Amino acid sequence: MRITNQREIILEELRRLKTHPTADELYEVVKKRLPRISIATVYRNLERLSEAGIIHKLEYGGRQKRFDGDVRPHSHVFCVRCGRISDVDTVEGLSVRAMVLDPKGFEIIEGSLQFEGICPECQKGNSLTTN
Amino acid sequence: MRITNQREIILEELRRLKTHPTADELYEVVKKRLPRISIATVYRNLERLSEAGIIHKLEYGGRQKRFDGDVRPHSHVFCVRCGRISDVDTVEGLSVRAMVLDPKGFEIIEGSLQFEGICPECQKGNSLTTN
DNA sequence: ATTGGTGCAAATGCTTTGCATAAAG
DNA sequence: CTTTATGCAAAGCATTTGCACCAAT
Repeated sequence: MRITNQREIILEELRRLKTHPTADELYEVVKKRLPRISIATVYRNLERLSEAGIIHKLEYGGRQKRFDGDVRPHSHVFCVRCGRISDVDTVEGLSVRAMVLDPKGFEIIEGSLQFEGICPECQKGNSLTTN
Repeated sequence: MRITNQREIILEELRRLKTHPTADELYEVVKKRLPRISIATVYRNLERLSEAGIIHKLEYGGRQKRFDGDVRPHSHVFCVRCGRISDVDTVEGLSVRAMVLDPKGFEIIEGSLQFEGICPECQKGNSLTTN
């Protein structure tokens, strides 16, 4: 994978943000450093980087995909009002995979815990401002 | 919520299918009984029924949402190749919610286990036929 | 009679793609 | 020099919406 300026900066900004941004949120941030970058480049790089396992693609909520520069195993909470995603700390050492009794013929790759909830902002009634 | 013919049949067919169909898959099935039904009606009803908690909207990976007529708590595996979803049996009595150490200010509504894997069909190399 | 639901077509919004040009190795 | 990536605009696809008509209560 060729190291381009765009690719480097996209990765750098994604790793810096702890907000699990959507492609267009990241595009807005990256544009400050590379004003002529295209949203297509952002999408293509996010795809490429997640295929390579360098970042993670988060596909909760059925709406916009979100991306995470932190690939260490950890759980997320998804806000059902605004779609925001946050990391959650959970009890350590749990082997989620070991909890499967019958995989119904599937070859299990991985298991994770996920949570749904209402984020601090939306609890304050700010959901519309960030939706 | 008014009981219309369309609504009844959509619910009936969703409950009958154990495949966690997408809106358009369900549309195809329902159309056999109601040839003049619109895809918009299917979408609107699936939305209404899931808001009411009568069915579940599954928003795992991939583009299309899937729906589940079985609202009892259970876990799913998601096929990373074709998007198929299957139920998985897991160890009983686990309180996923209790595993949260720090909810980061979120009001947690629910937690679940989810798995990713490769379904029996895709293991046989049939992924393209069902993607 | 009133309210909510439906069918149709058009619109929306996120994401992907074709293509000519530019940059990396 | 060859290959891969970029920018732009257009296309794609799932989903939603406006509106006139219809059906359930």
